[in-house]
Amino acid sequence: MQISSKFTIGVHLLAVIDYLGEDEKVTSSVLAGSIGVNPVIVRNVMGNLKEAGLISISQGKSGISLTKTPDQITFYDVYKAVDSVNEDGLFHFHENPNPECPIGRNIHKAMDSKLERVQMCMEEEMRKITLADVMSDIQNELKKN
Amino acid sequence: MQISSKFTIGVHLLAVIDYLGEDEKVTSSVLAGSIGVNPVIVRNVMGNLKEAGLISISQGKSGISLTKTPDQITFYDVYKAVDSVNEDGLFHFHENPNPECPIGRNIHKAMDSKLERVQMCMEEEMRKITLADVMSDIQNELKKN
DNA sequence: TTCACCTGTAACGCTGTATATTACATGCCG
DNA sequence: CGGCATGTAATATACAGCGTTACAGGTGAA
Repeated sequence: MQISSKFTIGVHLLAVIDYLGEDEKVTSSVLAGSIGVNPVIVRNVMGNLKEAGLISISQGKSGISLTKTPDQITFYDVYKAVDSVNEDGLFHFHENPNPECPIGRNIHKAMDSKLERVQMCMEEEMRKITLADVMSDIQNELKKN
Repeated sequence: MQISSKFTIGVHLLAVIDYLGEDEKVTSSVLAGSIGVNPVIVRNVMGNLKEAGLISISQGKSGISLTKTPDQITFYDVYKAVDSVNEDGLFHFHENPNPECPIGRNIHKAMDSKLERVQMCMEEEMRKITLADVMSDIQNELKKN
């Protein structure tokens, strides 16, 4: 099991916009070229990010731009925007525990809050990481060469 | 995206063993009956848990039993035993970022450690939850009725 | 020792999801 | 108004999850 690459595509996309958003016109084709996926995939992710209010899309000279500063955009924002996890939660519960068994009747109730806790812990950590952190690491790498 | 139900099946399975392991002979069919899945699925998960040293399997009167006390078995143990996540990590990274783009060339390096941190945070939380916690919640529910 | 039963595992099918791709309608900007 | 970019539907492919059947192998009990 893995979280869909739409998430990392989303972050990559935002990073490119931040990097050359002011200088060059950014389009789905440009982004697709940097990310290495089909432009349609990019347009879908773009749509998700627009809905979430992270970017604004115009067809004019400005192209696509961020609506917030990089330090205001967290991994969690992107993760939620692209629907990384099912609304049923991170964990897929087996669906037919036997109600006639004392365990089967109660296992769901006994585990649900615990699984939720695990998921929330993950999501909290994602709230702490921003696009600015990523940009800063990239800039450091670029300086090296 | 969701973590395979093998995980919750594994926990359910351990709970049943703990609950009636001493009184009744526990077999894959009995477990499958309580969990509500095919016995072959149960035998596969049983195999994973045996490899991980969480249960011992005998075909005699004793059937299947825990090798540790419930408070020594954590969600993380089960999660690892059933291979809940890919060895490549929780997040699926897009595989062909363009090396000729400054962002594409460095995005992987810039994100990897951050994604790892998120995954570790989740796993740490799972280490804190034990089978004993689940059993205790189930016992409380049973007392209510 | 034998036999019944259980585990271990391979093989196959079905379904759902992720990603790629083509195609085209729509809409905005110059 | 015309060109280009976005939005979106339809389809194809690959793969993972889960179910199911079948059977080989082993262990324990009589």
